[in-house]
Amino acid sequence: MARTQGSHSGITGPRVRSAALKLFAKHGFAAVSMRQIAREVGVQAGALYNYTPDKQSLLFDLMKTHMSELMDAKEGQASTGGPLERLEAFTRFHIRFHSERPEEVFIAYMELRSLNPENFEIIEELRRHYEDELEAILRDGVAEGVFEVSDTKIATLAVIAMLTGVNTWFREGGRLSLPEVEQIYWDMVRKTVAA
Amino acid sequence: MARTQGSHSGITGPRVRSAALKLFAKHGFAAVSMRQIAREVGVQAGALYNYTPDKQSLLFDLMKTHMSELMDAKEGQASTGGPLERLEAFTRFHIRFHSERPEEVFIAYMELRSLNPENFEIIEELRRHYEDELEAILRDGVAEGVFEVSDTKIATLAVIAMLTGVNTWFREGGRLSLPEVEQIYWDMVRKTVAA
DNA sequence: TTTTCATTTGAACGCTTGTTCAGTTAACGT
DNA sequence: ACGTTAACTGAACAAGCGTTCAAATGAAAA
Repeated sequence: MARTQGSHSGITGPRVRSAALKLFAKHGFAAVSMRQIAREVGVQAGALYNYTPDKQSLLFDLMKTHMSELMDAKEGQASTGGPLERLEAFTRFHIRFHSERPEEVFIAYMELRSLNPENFEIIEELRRHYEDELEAILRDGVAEGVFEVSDTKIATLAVIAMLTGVNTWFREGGRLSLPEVEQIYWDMVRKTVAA
Repeated sequence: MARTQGSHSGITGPRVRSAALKLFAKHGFAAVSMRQIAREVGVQAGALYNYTPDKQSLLFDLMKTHMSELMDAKEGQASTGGPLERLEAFTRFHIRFHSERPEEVFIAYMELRSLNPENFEIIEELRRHYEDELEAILRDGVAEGVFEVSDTKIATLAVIAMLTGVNTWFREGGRLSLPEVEQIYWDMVRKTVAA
């Protein structure tokens, strides 16, 4: 049997990425074989190579897409107002965006070491840009006297670690709704950097 | 060639665990082969099985030992004073203990999914106990009115995520000394839960 | 010196890995 | 109706996997 109905490249391609996303997130990149991905898609392993040059590119593609979407979404929301308003916007955006993509986030944080050096550098720079946006907010706030942090770089990393930690426990339909979580974390972040 | 000098079981055993620790932390459990570990130790793969029944047990042993040391060290330090003093002690202890064992910590957080279900449950319960200690401090503080957090469970996870994040960037001999880092994070934690 | 035995080797087991590719199929343009 | 070709199969490749075990080794006990 070969192609069974219609043109599949527009269908199989996304399904390959979706299967890889799911399996990488669940078991880890190294623990997932191309044959497992193929089985999930309902295809033979060889067919995957119509959609990716190799396994490494499949991982990199997922991470690159995720980071690009993150940056695009971040730019898409206006950064108006003073440091306090911008920090609140950043906090709520981060929680919302990440909670909508638990698998992508998990992979982006866990599988950095599975990237080859060139790919790692590309992803890492995107992440650095994202962190820089938060640090700029904190620096402005410190300059204006509305924030008080002894080290903006560290405060940036601390806040992001705190926010990203939401993904380790938050589940849609759980005890708390997303708006409630946003509010709780915004309260904590505000106090963390408060003057 | 077989045994080259003296009795080795007391030497090779620790070296096996040490090599596994280093390699699992660097490349991930699934990406490391028993032959790689053996090469690092300077021995043939078969010899590893004098020191571990299988690869899974090697991972579990590392994680179990780490968590046990964490709990022992935690119990070893007195928890006297009010909630504020106890929270400071917890914060400084967490940062210090974890920064001294970057590889163990990395594995304990990244390789949970590589554990089989029974082993996972054991490690997860140890972690829950550790988190419970922090939550008890927060609850006491809230009861006494010295802390103000809307949800102690979430505040617990947020603080631990923030503190554990130190390990992603802290390096001995870097820009900041460990006492400086402790102080900066204690300032932030204190404000996060402040009334 | 001889015996004992903890320790390690080195080969083998069956299985899985990522990747390639000639050959097959079926939808599409003509 | 026919030729083209995108899409896929299925087999093959060399390499590596975790694990087992008879045999070899050499330090320690007798």
